[in-house]
Amino acid sequence: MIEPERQLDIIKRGVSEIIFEKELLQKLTKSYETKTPLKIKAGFDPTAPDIHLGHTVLIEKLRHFQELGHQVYFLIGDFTGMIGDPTGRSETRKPLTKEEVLKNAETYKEQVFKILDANKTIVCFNSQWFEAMTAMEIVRLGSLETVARMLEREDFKKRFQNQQPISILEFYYPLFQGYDSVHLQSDVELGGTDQRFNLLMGRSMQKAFGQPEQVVIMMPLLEGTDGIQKMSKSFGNYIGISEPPKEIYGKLMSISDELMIRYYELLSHISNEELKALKEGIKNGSIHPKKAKEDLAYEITQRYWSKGHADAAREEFERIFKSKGLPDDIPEVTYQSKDDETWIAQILKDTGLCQSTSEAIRLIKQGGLSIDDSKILDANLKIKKGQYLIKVGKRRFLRVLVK
RNA sequence: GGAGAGGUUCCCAAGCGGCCAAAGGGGGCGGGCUGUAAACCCGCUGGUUUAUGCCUUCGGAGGUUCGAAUCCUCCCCUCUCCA
Repeated sequence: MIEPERQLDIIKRGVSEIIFEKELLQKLTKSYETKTPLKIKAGFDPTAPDIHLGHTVLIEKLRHFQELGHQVYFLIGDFTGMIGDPTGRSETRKPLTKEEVLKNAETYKEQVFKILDANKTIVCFNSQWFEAMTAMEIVRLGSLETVARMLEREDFKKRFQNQQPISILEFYYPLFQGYDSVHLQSDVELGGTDQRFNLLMGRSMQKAFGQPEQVVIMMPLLEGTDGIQKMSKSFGNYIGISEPPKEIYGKLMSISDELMIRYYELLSHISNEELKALKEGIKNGSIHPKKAKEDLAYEITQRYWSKGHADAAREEFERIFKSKGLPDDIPEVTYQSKDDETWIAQILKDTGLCQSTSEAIRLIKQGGLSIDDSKILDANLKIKKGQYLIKVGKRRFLRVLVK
């Protein structure tokens, strides 16, 4: 184990806020002197089985702790997941069934262990202790906080002001999450900045139960590929770590230069010195932003797949977009036509390239369709039987055999 | 339980008897420009083999009317104030 101050330096990299740094240093020091690892808690919501780069910001930080010799508790909030955390946006979430939660949890683990060391991670489920609680114990949790305090939480406050519903059930969510810390006796809890309220609830719960309060470390929320909203499945601006290598690579290449720097800071394994040099280089023009972006896309792709996959992704990307070539695995379908000639819009709809024939018509009129490398502008076009290469927009390719 | 406000197309939000498939914005999609970048510009954004047609849509069910997102009745849901 390395000395506390140096540990702190590593831990501090990229974090948004620590409550409180002083306490953390004390805990690290004590841990160092007594050779007792700290208990690091991070809770995960099992509604989301697909981990995206936004989640990995936090998981990478857990990895840091793990590498420093501390004990990571990967808490799957299966019980709280069945309630449904209100965090998202305004809507009350649909509760999940136990089966769904467990299935999601499995998927979660598989993905997380691409980053964390499975042998050094304790995975736990909070249903384990909540289901053992009596009604009275649960009611008592409710006595530990007030409605006014709950309404301080940004999300609740907003919904309350906007005259949107808040169920009493939702008030219990932070209480439960806070109680998790009591049960685990965690020394540190990690979460996103949006989790501030829940994370702090862990402290007040521990205090109420006569325990030392956990240090709260908040990681920034990674912006999605649009560069504006946080990365999230519901906004469709995410890059999933289980996506095919070409997707990961391609999506990363489509982000803005500004966002690229942010991704470098939060996701790349390059050192702070290298990062600084990179920023300078882009500023003074000695490094082309596109080159930097390629390196980033390559690094991330390689991390979740392999060098070979990353090479292939880069090669194909160059081919399609620079040389206007074709991807090497264009899906093929056979289309069973009823007549000798088939209306093109019908084919686009039936093969799933467009949602409706109306959409297909619009698209053609706007010049978004090409067949066998030539642009089609006639929405009335009928095609005969045979094999065609259809390209819709810039990135949808399909080989169709019309029979 | 009482009084009031409100539920519109993916989201926000106008419309308050025909000119409404429904303004405007966001998002998305297509095109241009480029580094498939961002920003920016242009266009599209209910379905239907292409139609001054037909069908479905404005919380739900009925009703009034030649005609309803718009008026009436009942119901469901949300919020506010009072108890």
